[in-house]
Amino acid sequence: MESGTIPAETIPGALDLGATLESGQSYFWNRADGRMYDGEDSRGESPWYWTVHRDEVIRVRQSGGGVEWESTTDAEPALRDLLGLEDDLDAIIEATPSDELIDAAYESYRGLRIVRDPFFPCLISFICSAQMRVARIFAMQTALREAYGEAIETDGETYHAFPTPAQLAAASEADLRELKLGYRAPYVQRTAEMVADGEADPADAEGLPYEEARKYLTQFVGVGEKVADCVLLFSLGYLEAVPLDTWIRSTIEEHFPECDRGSYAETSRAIRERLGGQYAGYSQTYLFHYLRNGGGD
DNA sequence: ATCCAGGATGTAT
DNA sequence: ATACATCATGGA
Repeated sequence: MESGTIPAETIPGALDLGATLESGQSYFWNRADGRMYDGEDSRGESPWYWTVHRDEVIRVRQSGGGVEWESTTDAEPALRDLLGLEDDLDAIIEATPSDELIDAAYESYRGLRIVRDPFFPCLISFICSAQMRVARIFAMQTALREAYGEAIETDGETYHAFPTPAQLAAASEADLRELKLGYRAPYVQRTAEMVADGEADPADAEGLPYEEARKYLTQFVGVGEKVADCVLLFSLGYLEAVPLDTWIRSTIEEHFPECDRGSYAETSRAIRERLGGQYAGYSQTYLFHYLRNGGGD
């Protein structure tokens, strides 16, 4: 077992691991204590989070402005990518147009970073996200891991990796409905099959211009424009992607009504420009987290 | 009970 | 292209 710390001085800008991992952008990490995020509890011990990445358990927790980690091999390079630690947060905020609401969101949760989750878990989790609350999306991913993912023993504890495309493709729709996925069950099964069979490959999307990449991802079953934007933003590094979910739509209606252009594509372009263009997804994610926790009321 | 949650799909217009 | 009903589940 190796361990180490990624010091704050090597991270451009602040880091808030709790906000990053429990803001509803990632379902790839799990709190070891099983509790849910409470934006208030900055007191006491920082909670540990774990995931299974490339067949290895990685555990992390906040340490000052940095990250303390444990794994079987050096996890720092992977964590720098997965947790968005290379993003120059100060520069991103500096490049964002000033606005009362946006500024309040950035100030409230400074240190929240956009994750780069592995593609397949991210894709499946956001297919599951349709008409679901954050807590239940986490529950669905846990159910999928424990039912179909490889079990890994580390330090006398059992961790389950997220299932591979082939493992999920082998499940039946009925199996997945038993895990309470509801009408998303066939979407998950068919998309897992598409990925397992190589019908569509995320590697083909990665080089594409943003809107073409979004179009590419909608070929997966259960993936519309909104879910595609989530995958582009939270997995593939398209920081300009602005997922138009119910929260941001109501914000557009109340706060940026001139950006409502009717269609998803046109409204997306308008709000993307209003939020600063290339890093618009950062603002969207801060706003989502801020509003969902009662900010702006 | 009714409404809603990080929406997508199939069908009719 | 856009409008609408339908799709499960659980918490408020």
